[in-house]
Amino acid sequence: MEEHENSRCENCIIRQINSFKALKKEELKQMSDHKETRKVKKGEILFKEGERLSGVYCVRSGISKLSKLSDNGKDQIVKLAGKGEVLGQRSLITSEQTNLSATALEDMDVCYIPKNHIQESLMQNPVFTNTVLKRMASELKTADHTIVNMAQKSVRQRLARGLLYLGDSFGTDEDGFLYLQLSRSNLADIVGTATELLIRTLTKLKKEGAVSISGKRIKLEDKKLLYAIAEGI
Amino acid sequence: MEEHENSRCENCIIRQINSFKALKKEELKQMSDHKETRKVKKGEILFKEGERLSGVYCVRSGISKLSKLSDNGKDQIVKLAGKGEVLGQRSLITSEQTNLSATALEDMDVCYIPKNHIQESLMQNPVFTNTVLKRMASELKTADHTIVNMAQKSVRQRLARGLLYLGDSFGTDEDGFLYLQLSRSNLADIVGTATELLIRTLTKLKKEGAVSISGKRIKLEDKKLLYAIAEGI
DNA sequence: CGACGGTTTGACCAGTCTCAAATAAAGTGG
DNA sequence: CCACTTTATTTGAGACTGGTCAAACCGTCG
Repeated sequence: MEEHENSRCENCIIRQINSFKALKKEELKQMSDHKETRKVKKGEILFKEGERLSGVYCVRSGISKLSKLSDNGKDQIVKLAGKGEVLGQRSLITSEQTNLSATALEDMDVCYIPKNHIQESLMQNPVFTNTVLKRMASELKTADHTIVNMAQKSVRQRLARGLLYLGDSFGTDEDGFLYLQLSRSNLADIVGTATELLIRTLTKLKKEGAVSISGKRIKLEDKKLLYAIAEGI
Repeated sequence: MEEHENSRCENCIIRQINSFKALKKEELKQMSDHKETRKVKKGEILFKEGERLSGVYCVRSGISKLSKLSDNGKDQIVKLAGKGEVLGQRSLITSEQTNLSATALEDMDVCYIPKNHIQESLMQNPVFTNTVLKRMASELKTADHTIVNMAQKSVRQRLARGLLYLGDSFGTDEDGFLYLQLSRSNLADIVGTATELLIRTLTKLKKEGAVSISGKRIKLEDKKLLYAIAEGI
């Protein structure tokens, strides 16, 4: 029985945009033979903080949030991961439990890749290891940046930055609305505040003409203004 | 003229506690021949955010803060680096400017290692690369944790955690006082708050018997209590 | 229709920031 | 070593931001 082109890692377009592009043909072949494709529905959990993973997830389509529960019971979204991102890689590298939970914000297609393939390539393919290292170093940089934002900036500033980030990372639909439609509470969990305050702050931005809102959908009307707000008027 | 044992990387004890332990004898020899030892006085800056480094610093003694300036003009300390830490590695890996500034909090002895040695080893010694990768992954985990703390916890909670961190990382002197004596404003920059509020919060902790204070020196009197406070009473 | 979950609004309180001024400590030059 | 300058710490008061609770609202789905 013939496999479809798409289902082979060697032919997967996703590979072009993540560290897997550094893998050799032989490694990809191995990987492809043992991977499992999986569909994840919006709201489903890929893994929970504290779990031990036996592999990683490569996102083919859809968007997932990576979040961590604080002692006070609130979720903080640390990162959004879309097409091409590899989930679970960090904890695999340190052989620890995951420190974040991954939840689908949209229906997703992912590939599950058993960890031994990744680990072998890490040991034997220096180019791959270097690519992963670069990626990790780059994530660390943005994490440091986020720390400063969280510690030093107001909710208003963080919201402005968050909206710009959503626009840059996931784009807009034909009408200019943010492609990714987050619930208010998810948006609050990105900004790191309570839902109520998020709503009030968003409303202010609307009154000032920085954004417009239609139901769940948000449009960035004045990016310059948002940038100015984010940097602290 | 004979070199002292200590001045050779091959014999350096520091190496045992960082990624350089994964280097081969030959690499260490090369590195040692080209390194420069340097003394840095308290308050001096090793490098500033935005600079391009042509090497990394390996800390032999003393403690440095890694901080980032926010748009509002305030410094946020992202990390403290003591004996064995390698500064500037992240930006070297991504070939970018540094995203943090490094400032000595005490007199320091550091070794400056030109970047080409590190880069060569990253390309040619997979064990070394893997060690660096593990370290970076582990830093990313703590960074994620810090993000959540900054976003979700009160100044009181963050201070409690910060004090415990100082105790764990740098220990105490014979009287039980924190070894690292930070200025109030440095402490505030770790916690991510204004100096005034930091002082008030610290005073409260003292009244509650969690810490005692003598001048600049701080003693953790009741760690259990501090833990409880950090997790959110 | 009624129940449900997510959204919005109001009111209120607690937490945090800022400015200014008083005090203490640390340097500096004679 | 002292007198003086500068820097760090502490305290107070007031304004502002952000968090919480409760209730109203709305759209969806069974």
